[in-house]
Amino acid sequence: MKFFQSPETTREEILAAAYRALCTHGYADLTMERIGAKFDKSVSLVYHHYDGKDDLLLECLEFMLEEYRAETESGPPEDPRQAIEEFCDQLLLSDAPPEAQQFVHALIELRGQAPHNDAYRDYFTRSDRVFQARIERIIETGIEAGVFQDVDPERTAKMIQTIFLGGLFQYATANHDEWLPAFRDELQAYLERDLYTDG
Amino acid sequence: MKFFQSPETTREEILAAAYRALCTHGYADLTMERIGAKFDKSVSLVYHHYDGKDDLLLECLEFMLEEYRAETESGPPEDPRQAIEEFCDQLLLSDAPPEAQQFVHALIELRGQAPHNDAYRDYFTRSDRVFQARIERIIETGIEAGVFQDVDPERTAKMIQTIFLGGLFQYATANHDEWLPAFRDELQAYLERDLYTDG
DNA sequence: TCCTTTTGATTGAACGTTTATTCAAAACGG
DNA sequence: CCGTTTTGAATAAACGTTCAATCAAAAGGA
Repeated sequence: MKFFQSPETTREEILAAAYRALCTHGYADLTMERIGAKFDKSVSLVYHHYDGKDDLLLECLEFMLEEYRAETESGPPEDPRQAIEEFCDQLLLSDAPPEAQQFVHALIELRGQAPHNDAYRDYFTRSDRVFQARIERIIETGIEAGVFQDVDPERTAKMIQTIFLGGLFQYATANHDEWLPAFRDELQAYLERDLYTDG
Repeated sequence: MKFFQSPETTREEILAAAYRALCTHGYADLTMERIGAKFDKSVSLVYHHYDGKDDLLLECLEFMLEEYRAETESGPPEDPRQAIEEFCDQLLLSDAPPEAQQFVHALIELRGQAPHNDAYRDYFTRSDRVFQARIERIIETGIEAGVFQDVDPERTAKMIQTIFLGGLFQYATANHDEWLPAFRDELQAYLERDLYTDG
């Protein structure tokens, strides 16, 4: 992940280690020892910087969300249509590096903890809001520019996010061959039918 | 769950106990001890009937899927429109008993194991196929009866399933107030716009 | 029918492993 | 020399699983 390319403090090194261990082993098989193996300090040092395992992972997620927000919240997109397709492609690219796919898997696993874990549920509630806001802004800009139909931005953004999340979830948790391209087509068809002004 | 109302063998009693423990504690906090607490035999008996914890849970899921299949695979639905809305309502009912909601949570948690657990991934791949087939048949019947547009049943069924799964996932893993009714509206709007022949 | 043998169900205690976390002490930097 | 960083070893609890022993009922034999 671009976010962790150049950690500048020990705290960030630990976050990067947590991220890498998460991608490698997944959440279920993630141990402090494995996190420690991903950087060159000892395991117990983690406890000097973070309150514990869950705290560390949450801060790791928070860090990435903050980076994403800073990147995207700057201004309205220039080309709304391109922006929304970029948003979708971001996690859906079939030629994405394996690390990205593993991260998607890990994200799904993490989110799978949310039903019984308030901290995780709070986090994903917040992250949903960030993405919702991002999509809404793109849609609003697109409507103003006349390239999108005059839909309700909030509702449409919600729908896109739901479709998107459902796609990721299904993709990460089942073995459907050739599912990714089929899903991209489906998503594309939805956008063209229900959002774009021309075919 | 109706499936476990009248367990007839010890094996089924154990499945019922696993189901109840799953609903009560969620997957992450599910222990053999807690499963044992949900029926009147001892914990170690489970190992006489099943290979272990994961085996037990998988067999529990399998049992429920088989019941569902037997229930729905009998014949084509009489009223396709009603059938598809019943399908959607089945898990989405806001006035559903709390147990059903907890089961949805548990299902999401379980499915969250799939990215790194082949047995779970195989199971959910299979269960997706069952639901896919169910929706496809409803759509085919609806097209023949002229109450549905002439869509591609496979693609449309996939889309509905994706939207549905995304909805459940979001619902179970985030705190969005009033989300359920909003989602039902959204789903309804999708069906009316892209599937039903009249408004 | 009565005794013996076998089978399957059931239990409670124990084992061994894994894992997050703590802590006292060493190393380090200014 | 003092505060911070870092370490390795120790701790303590939790948990899945095993196993030898018991028990009831069925099967078998005479």
